[in-house]
Amino acid sequence: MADFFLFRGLSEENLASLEGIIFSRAACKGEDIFFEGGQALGFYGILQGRVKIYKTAFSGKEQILHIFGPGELFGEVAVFLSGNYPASATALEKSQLAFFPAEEFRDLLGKCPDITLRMLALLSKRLKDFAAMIEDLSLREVPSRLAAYLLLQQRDVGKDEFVLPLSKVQLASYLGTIPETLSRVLRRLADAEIVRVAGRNVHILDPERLEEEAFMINKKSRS
Amino acid sequence: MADFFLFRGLSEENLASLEGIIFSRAACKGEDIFFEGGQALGFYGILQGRVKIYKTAFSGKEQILHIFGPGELFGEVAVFLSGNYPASATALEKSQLAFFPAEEFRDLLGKCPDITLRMLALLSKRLKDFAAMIEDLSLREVPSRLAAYLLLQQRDVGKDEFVLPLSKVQLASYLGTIPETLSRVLRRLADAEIVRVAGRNVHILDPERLEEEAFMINKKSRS
DNA sequence: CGCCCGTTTGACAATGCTCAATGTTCGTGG
DNA sequence: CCACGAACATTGAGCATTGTCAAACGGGCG
Repeated sequence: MADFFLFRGLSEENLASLEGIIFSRAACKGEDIFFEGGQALGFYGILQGRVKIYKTAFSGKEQILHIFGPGELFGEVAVFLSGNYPASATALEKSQLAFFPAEEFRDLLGKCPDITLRMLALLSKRLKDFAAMIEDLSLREVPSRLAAYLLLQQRDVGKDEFVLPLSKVQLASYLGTIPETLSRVLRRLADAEIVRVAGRNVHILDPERLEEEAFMINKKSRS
Repeated sequence: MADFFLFRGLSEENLASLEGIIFSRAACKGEDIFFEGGQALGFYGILQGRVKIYKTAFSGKEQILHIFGPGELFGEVAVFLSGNYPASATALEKSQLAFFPAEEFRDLLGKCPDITLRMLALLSKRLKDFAAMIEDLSLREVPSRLAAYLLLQQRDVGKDEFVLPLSKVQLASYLGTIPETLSRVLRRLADAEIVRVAGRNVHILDPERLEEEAFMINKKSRS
């Protein structure tokens, strides 16, 4: 089994129980895994590939809530709440998933306090991330969000040069905007020689000024 | 002790342990309970009064994440994550709070699988609520959010006439906008004879059209 | 009575979205 | 291997929504 953090260091016996309840499932690129409102009989873990969790407006506009990769879980909320997924999930790439049936998993929780505690920590982290996202959407503007995103990538990768993990359409949706706006903002940053962009390749030329963009310095901060 | 849902039906012994670890604390109207980033040594329950949980921008603009009342808990996230509050909390009224120290509470969890499960459900519900808030902020406009809010109140109260539980400044902050905009939107709804507003008193005259506003019908839904 | 806070209103500015056109990249099938 | 189409990406013009700033009003509390 893949090394889901949630299950690290589990006893042989419990790992065996776990193995006993999961199903493996493949998903092609673009395949829908579940839809918001759909009945939830369990949650998923990612063995390979990447998955986006998102909400859709009537207009068709999407807001991506999460992008998950190997070793991460999604759809867990439905396990502890009466069974409907609160958002939709679609594979971004050819993926291999593990399905954990809710009922069996809940039984297992009773036997493994360890897992339960880690699940609490996981949900707490998700909450913290969501709170940050709400803050971003409500209190910051698109350039600021983009700058923060780029700085985050820079830190994650540890280099000034990196490849965006998302298409610009998807990135726009993740940042709560649309591709046209993203393109323009990126253009402005490039014209200002703060970053260099070529396709998905990004080179951060001036981290200082990028940070100013991220925190909206030189704007209206009446600190 | 107040009837926190989390602790209903607990054994005598466990309730006693619980009583043993909590501290009571008063807070005046407008008093800050904790700030974002502050060290978190535990979480709170509300015995009396109401509390807002919010994020602040550099500009001073606020986004309210939650409004909590008697019987509700807040700050729990900090218990399962390394100890910093992800948002700030301020009393909206004169309040009476119960403080649960994190460490002692975690110990208690080991002895009460019941509480743990309920905590998982609680965090899951918070996540679902946050996901809905992100959806609102990103995919809907202010009139739509306001309409949805009013319809929610209507349903909660069970009447077409009710009193707003928040000042319009706070309501604006909750809806992710500013008082001026809220005032104008409310004016438009009143002029259209969809609602009648007098101070905090709201009378919903035309629920149908209010629902149209909420779901942006007659707008660009290219279904 | 007067001050302060919450609220409303107006004029304005700007952020970001829509629509439309065009160029580019990439994967697939001939 | 190349050609084609679909999705991705960029750019421009225009505009809708909403935030900013300034002012004025009202009610409640000291």
